[in-house]
Amino acid sequence: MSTRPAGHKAIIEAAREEFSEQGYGATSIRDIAKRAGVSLSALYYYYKGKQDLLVAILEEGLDAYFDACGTALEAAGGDPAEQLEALVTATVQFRIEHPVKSSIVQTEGRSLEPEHLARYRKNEERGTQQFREVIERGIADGVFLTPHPDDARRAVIAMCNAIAQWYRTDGEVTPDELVERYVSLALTVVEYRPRSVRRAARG
Amino acid sequence: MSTRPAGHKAIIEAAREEFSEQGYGATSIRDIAKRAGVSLSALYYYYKGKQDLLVAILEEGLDAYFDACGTALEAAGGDPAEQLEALVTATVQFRIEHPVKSSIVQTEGRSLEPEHLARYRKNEERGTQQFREVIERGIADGVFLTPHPDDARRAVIAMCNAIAQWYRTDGEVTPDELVERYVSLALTVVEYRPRSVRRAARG
DNA sequence: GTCACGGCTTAACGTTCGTTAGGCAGCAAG
DNA sequence: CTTGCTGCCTAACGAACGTTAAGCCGTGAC
Repeated sequence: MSTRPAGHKAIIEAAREEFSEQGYGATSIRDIAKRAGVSLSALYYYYKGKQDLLVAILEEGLDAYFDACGTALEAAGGDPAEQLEALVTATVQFRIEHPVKSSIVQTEGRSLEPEHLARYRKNEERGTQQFREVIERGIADGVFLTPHPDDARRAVIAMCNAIAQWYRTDGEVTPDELVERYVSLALTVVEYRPRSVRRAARG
Repeated sequence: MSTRPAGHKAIIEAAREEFSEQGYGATSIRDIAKRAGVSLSALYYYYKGKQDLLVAILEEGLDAYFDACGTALEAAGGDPAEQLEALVTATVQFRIEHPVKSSIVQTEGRSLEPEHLARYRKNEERGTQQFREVIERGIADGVFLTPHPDDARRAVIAMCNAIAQWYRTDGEVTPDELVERYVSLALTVVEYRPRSVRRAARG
């Protein structure tokens, strides 16, 4: 229980990659087993079945992301702009570092059977809720001027999430640069105007 | 040939909806046939097989979107801001009016077999190219001030595309309102500063 | 009247699917 | 030395899959 057997990790990672590349429905457990280098019934030693494996992967994916967000939020100050910066930074970094986890969480929720779907969607909602609260507080504080907080929130989340689909580590832009750009973009989208500058002629 | 038989349309629409809801891999042609109200082999009268049906749906989806973009661009003036407005308007409207087509085009490209995939990805690229050209020209003209046109482009496209996944016609916001908000958001993202206002103290 | 053709149908094909039954090697404890 | 558990394995099950073969039923042409 302390140290996980090698086969277990191989199975989850193989499943993640197959689900991510082909989708849950198009992936057979034989594909997964072959990729993991085990027999197809090794899978049933760790999970009740294919669906159970998907549930575990989705749950872990969401948890890992929320952990990253939580850590970032704690490290940030109470200022809404700083908190939005923390959330965007955590999200961009997570999409860069875990594109496979990210893409599964983003696309394979629909593959859940009804009994798991409701709970998952509710859990997923915590992600948007984090952004919603920060943006609302920024508006209440008068530092975010956007007249449409819901659209701004969806725009910020959508642009961050999309990173998982196009970013390649061998590209030109470094993760740190990308984080900086997206933080800047997000603050632009919510129309951030710092208090200290608001009295000056131009922002 | 002039007027299509009812069965054909029923089959494409049923396939679109099934592919959109469950994904290509998880959809059986028996599901499609049942939804269309025909037998499963009626499908083979119009298409060579399941993959051929997907190809037709994806191709039509892209074409319909590009047609909408082309029409909008022609109606717009030569000003980059007007052209970006036209592209965003066309995209938002298309995502609202055709969420099923949109979601398939966005997610089921990966279900294409290698022989069709390359051509499709190339065709898909025309969409981003349209935005790229308009934004680059706005920068050249000095009216879009964003220092990172690629990130701005991806942000605009991502936020528009996401609409297909959350917008419901029975919601509070009307399509026209949404178009207006997203045009405004897009111009914010590219940091649009009209010439006539640039000389004034504030934007 | 029959002929051809478009628009389907039912029935079956071999394959692959998710899942299960049962067994076997290694190791640690008694 | 055996007992029991962990971590797999091979073999097989029935169900569902994509695809095909063969045929039927209208309608319009001759």
